[in-house]
Amino acid sequence: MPELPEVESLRRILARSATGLTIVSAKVLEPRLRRKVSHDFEAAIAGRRIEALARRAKYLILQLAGGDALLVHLGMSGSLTHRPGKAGGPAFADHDESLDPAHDHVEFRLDDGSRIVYNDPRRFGLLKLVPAGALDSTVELRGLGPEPLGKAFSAEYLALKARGRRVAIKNLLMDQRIVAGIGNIYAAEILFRAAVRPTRRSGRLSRAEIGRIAAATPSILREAIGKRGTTFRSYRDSRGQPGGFSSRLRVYGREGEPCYTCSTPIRNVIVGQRASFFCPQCQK
DNA sequence: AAACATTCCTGCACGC
DNA sequence: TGCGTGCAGGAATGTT
Repeated sequence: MPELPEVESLRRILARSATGLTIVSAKVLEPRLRRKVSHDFEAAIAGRRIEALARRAKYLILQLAGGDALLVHLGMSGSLTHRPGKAGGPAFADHDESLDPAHDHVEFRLDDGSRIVYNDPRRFGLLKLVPAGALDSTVELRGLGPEPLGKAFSAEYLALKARGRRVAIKNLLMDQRIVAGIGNIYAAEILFRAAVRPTRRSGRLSRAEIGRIAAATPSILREAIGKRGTTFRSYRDSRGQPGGFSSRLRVYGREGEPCYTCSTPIRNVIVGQRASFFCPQCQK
């Protein structure tokens, strides 16, 4: 569940369920993620209280007592689930249907008997403890563009970044240095709403087209957050619930199916090695 | 069984 | 020639 709306949904859920709880202990079952989880991770995490939940781009940030932050990225296939403790039974009684022991890589036991589990079949994700004050300068977050839901992301900004660029607009939107948090699904949906083909060269777009893209971006993302993100296949949020935005997708994954607006079959072309869905009638 | 929601790295082409 | 930048391509990996 990796793009911005999914991470933001996760942040909101965890903010309600986990803020104020203390991580009694952490257990790393499989350290080989995108980068190896450091060997002192367990000791460094133990005893920390979760003060707040934040997000930057597709990164979830657990603000810990003392100012350090736990940076979490879900990669392609990661999930973070908060599982209640079993009343009356051992906290780790494993009859939970949602349990996936083969890919549960890190477990955090909390002081109310619940636990937060990081699961990631493809192990492209990341868990990293960042010292207080070093968050903005850490390699993962340094160099990220503005948040698409913030004031800094505007038509003027996008026009500035698109000027003279030959890259396809879809690749520009997915470039985390330009704007943070947009991936393949939402780039496709944003461009459909903006009526611009994903293959268009960024520098060739009119001011009106740039304006529509800049307007569609927060609009699509907010709508997806409201639906708790998009669920593909077996993906679930931190309470095990599927996201509700899948049924709202206008083009993503709909190759050959009729456009909801004009009935023209949706097409799929490869742009920058990624599937790119669009309506050839509605998007120019 | 080909496709895949992620990031990161390499190497080529081009311009100054 | 040398350097920086833009861009394409591929790798990492397991599931469906």
